Amino acid sequence: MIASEFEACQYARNQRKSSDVNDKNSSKRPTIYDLAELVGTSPTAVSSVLNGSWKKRRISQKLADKVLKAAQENGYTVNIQASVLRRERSNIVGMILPKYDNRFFGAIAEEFETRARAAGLFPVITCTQRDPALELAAARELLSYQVDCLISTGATDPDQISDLCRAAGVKTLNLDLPGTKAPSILSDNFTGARDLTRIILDACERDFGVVDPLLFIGGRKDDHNTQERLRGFLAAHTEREISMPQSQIISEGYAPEKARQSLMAMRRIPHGIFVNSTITLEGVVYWLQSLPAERASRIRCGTFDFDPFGALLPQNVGMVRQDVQGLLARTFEVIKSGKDSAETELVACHLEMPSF
Amino acid sequence: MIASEFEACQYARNQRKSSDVNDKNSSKRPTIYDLAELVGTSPTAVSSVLNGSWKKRRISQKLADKVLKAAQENGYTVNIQASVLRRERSNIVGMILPKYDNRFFGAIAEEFETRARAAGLFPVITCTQRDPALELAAARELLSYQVDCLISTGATDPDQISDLCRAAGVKTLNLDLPGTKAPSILSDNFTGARDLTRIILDACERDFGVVDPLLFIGGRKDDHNTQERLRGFLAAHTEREISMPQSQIISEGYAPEKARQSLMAMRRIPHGIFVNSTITLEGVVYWLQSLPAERASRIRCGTFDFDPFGALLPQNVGMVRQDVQGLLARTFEVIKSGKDSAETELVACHLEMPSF
DNA sequence: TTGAAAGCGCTAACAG
DNA sequence: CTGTTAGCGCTTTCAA
Repeated sequence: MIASEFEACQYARNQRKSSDVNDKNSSKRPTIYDLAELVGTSPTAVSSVLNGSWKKRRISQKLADKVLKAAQENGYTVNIQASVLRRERSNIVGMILPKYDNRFFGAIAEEFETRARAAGLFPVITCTQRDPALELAAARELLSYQVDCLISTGATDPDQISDLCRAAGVKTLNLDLPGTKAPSILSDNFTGARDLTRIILDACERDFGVVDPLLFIGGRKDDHNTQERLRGFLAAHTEREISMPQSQIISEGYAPEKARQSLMAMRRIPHGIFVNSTITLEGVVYWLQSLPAERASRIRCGTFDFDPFGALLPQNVGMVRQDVQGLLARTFEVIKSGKDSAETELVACHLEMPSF
Repeated sequence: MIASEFEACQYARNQRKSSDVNDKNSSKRPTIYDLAELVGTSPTAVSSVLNGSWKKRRISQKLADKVLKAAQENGYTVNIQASVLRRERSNIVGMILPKYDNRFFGAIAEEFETRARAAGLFPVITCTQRDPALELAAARELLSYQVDCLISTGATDPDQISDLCRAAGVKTLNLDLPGTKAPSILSDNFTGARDLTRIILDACERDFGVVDPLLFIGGRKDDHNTQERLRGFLAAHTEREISMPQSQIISEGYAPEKARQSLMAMRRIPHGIFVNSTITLEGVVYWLQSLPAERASRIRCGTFDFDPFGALLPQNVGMVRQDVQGLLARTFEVIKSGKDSAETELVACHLEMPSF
């Protein structure tokens, strides 16, 4: 572009701008060009003052003040789209998340935002409703927003998302559910479940003198986390040489009503119950209420996942609370380290005992 | 820019691109220029095929197919930043939200995303932790992402955010908490609370034969929604000519422990309790457990807000569930209508009665 | 039915 | 200490 033509562009700009000045209600937002003209300096100077790179450019305090003042007065906000387009990095970090409407994922979302902001990144979360097609579409969409990094939380097929990211040259990481093509960070479901099972077995022996196998209820057998918890559940029985009949393992989904029906249908009521989620616990509580008070008092249960109301149940002997802070601390450490080997890392759970 | 110089630009591009072709692992993502060269057509044609405007341009099916195929094979994703920069609209709709970690706000977040997507918009939610400074900063940040519309949910000072949006020429709307400078949509807290109070009063009269004033617990007196609920609570008493002593209204925040302590400190235990949130309900349940069973059974309570475990409490006679779907349906209708008068619109709540 | 050219607002490289 | 210039990837006239 030759000089005279650049001037022509500037002229066009000025035409637009000066008409805007007359018309305060114009929806046009001021740009660095507008501020530059107002202050009588160049767009570069304005830009560097506004984005903090002006110390490096050793711009005079006086000019900086004038620019800042003009920006303030005119309600200037940077156009990040333009800025991202020009820079190589967006500083956006994306996350896909199955649900918000759930204590565990809700806490993950908050912790993710807090830590992203603390790291100077802009967090964008997309909720994918456990729908594999939506997960993929959302991942693509976040990539088109030029995210620097994408976290798949509880994704149905994390590897497919890892592939998308790899193709786009974007860092990625699996949270809560492991994949084989990116680093994975998840709770130590096995140990948590084993410890919880021990607690329930202890309580049954202490309170009722029985050493029967517990009932495992909730979850889906094809779900990685349920499998791990079941493994811990079985390990705690094996170490005490308690044999486990298949009929004591009910994994027909998380739905409360399903759990209640299964419990109602049992010919022999168990003393100890391992509940695989707080959602399932709702069904268990519903069922407990249908029992005679005396019988209900002769039950002990523990739940994998935490809920404050669940913790207050008289039958409750413990809840496993996943360490959301720990999970996200590790997540951001891995992001920062730039590591991208597909290793799985486990974060220990907390066992919360009743406090009354 | 004169022709020869444009060619020079193209040449530079080609240099870069052809080196990328040799080096498949390059982190450079293909652009419409790359695809255009691959297919042997112009960037314009590629763009219009890819963004669906090609019917209008009457591009041949053959060319379209070639372009689509090339895009597929090269893992092309549009750069939205560039696209938004060029277009006048971003199709991004932003929301600031106090918390995710809460059934009500979690449900709002999900419903918001679902409806935004259905309307062809990209939803971005930012969680502001009930921090006024963060609310403002987040609003500014969303504006810098060129959102077409910004929804302030439960914001401390919605009017300040409305001002920011007005300055940027961006549509805005208050949800859950009203402001005076933008349309506001919120639950009908007054009616919901009045109806719930009636239910609790009825239960106390029916079950215990008493017509004493209820206890109101939870919330903050300076909170708009608490004020409205209190108004409904009082109205239900007034219509039955039950006078209300100040000591029966305890609004010292939502914290469970605070509620428990207040209840412990009461010299006379009430029969009926209006609980102002599920958070407060936790404290009430904790307190109930410290009571002798017989005494606990002689209490009836109702809660404003829904929790499935709360609904299963034997003392529970009703919970008010805010109509999240309704709130967001209206929100998107208002957005679509383009209306921006600062009217407040109320959405009725559901009263959920125990089902056992 | 297609392509050339300009420019959205910003930043980095370079030139003074 | 400050300014000029090019160009990020896209869409939108305008011209053919």
